[in-house]
Amino acid sequence: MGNIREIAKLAGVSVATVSRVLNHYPYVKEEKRKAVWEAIEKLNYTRNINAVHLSRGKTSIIGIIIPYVNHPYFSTITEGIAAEALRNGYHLLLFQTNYDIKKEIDALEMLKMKQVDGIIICSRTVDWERIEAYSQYGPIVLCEDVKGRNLSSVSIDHYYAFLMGMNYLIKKGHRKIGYCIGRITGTNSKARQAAYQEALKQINERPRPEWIFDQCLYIEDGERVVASLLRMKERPTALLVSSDQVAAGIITFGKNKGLKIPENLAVLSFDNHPISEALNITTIELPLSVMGKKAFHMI
Amino acid sequence: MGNIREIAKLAGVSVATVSRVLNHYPYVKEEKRKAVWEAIEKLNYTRNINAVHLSRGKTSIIGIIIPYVNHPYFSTITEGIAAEALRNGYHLLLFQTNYDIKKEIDALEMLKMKQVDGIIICSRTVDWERIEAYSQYGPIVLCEDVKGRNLSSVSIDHYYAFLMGMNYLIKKGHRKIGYCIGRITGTNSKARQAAYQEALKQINERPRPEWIFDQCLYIEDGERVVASLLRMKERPTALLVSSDQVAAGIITFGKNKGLKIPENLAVLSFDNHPISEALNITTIELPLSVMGKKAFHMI
DNA sequence: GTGAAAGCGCTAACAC
DNA sequence: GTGTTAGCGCTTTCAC
Repeated sequence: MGNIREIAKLAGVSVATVSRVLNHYPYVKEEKRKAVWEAIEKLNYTRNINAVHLSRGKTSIIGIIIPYVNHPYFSTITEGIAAEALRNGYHLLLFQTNYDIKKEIDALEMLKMKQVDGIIICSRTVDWERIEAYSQYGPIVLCEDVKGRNLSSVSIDHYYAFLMGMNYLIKKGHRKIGYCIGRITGTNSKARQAAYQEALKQINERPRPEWIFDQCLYIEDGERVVASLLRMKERPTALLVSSDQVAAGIITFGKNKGLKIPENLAVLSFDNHPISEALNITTIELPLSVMGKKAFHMI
Repeated sequence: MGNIREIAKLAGVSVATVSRVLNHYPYVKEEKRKAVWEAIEKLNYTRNINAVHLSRGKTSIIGIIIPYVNHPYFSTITEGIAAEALRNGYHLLLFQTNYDIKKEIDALEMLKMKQVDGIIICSRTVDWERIEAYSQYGPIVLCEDVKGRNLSSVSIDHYYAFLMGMNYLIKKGHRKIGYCIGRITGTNSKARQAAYQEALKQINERPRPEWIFDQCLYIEDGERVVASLLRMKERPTALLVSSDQVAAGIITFGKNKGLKIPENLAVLSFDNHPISEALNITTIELPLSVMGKKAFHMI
């Protein structure tokens, strides 16, 4: 392997010239350039990228903070970021946090340590103040509405999407409506809650806390929701579900338990992942992959 | 921020001592250690990790080569790797390749450049020889059977799993059996094909190339399969499907088109992802997350 | 226990 | 166009 100095010696030039060749600097005499490439071939040389990073003070790596790689919502965003990053010569360092605040901070530390040039936060537990504190070390982009905070973000208008969903159900004649989300905290969830309340207010219904289900992420969570519903004396006639996966679970387990869908329970969900198509779930599409793309470009 | 020298000056010690404190080297006098930590706090200092990487000659990052982040099969493996990596103080650099051989080689180059300490290849297009050539630069682990090659690997016995599936269907009385896989090439697929042929041989049936569907990755591919089936004069009575997603698609689109399942077409699939539970698909579980974990430890 | 100093391998300002 | 050289910020002998 060797280093740049050996290449220089073998090619009969200076290390600076080797560096120039390596970085496609235009003004190098053709014969020297050739000599350098030959030496590189001969010694099977490759730059030590850590030295490059140190010297340049940047890495062309961006970090991505994500709670679960394995959930379609997040893997779709990741997909978008990954594709775009690669097209632009960037690499992706993956921080899977499980919403563990310590892991989130670890990731943020990587920005300070210059391990990454920037960070995209797909979803988080850590508070905004903390993030703002880290943004002095490099660009940070959130995938949520930051409400005029001094932070970059790209976001889907979950308030609007949820309101749309509510209105759709209301127009279908529903008045007793509940919903399912991943976490009760989180900006996106608060937007959804606000939309829920707003829509109910307009039809003079009061929100029903017992019809709000959180921790709904995967298909299996649908089972829990169905079980809860069956135990209630008064049930919602419709459910707005923030993930296709969960909707699929509710529909399937519901049917198993004798719930007629949509007669007993209408289900409207989000994301438009393939699973909804398979199950003929009515769903509202969210442009997640595009969001990932945009997030990358903001950085 | 500053650097180690400033810390040394402020704490009244040498840079070596600062380094010792930073690396939790035991033999440093308590008072100096304290002075160093105070200086660190005061200057809000963090190590420049690139300098550490360069100096140490390693990065504690491992690369993961994966065709699509967004497919459950791969995101489950990634999940396993990510969880285990984090627990061991490693980070993950994600290379999403779309099976583009150039991107795979780029990723392998990162090993040579010392960007990563090792690489896990979840699925690949590039040939074994190439990979062997790169393994001089660091550990590489494949997630497939490497057939006695001089390469590390952790793999699921897809031959066995497929054979099990075939026998299950045969026991149910099926003789006209087809299958669906992601790619026709690839070691895992070849193992499946071998199992398919073997099982048919035992019941004196010949393989039917027209009943083999490749490029089956997502739910929507199920639609294509169903369409093909409907065009055939002679159809299989059962299908072994290498992904729950695709099975879900086949079942749903099949039902839409009036196919009775399982009466007209039995479907058996793999992976045991939640979607199969939702759709009551019979499925054979594959320990993907565990495989990811093991892959990490081999490195 | 601690410090001086020699790297790690590259980039880039500067001089020619 | 090209070479010299001073960093980049840290780790790690080696000597005391």
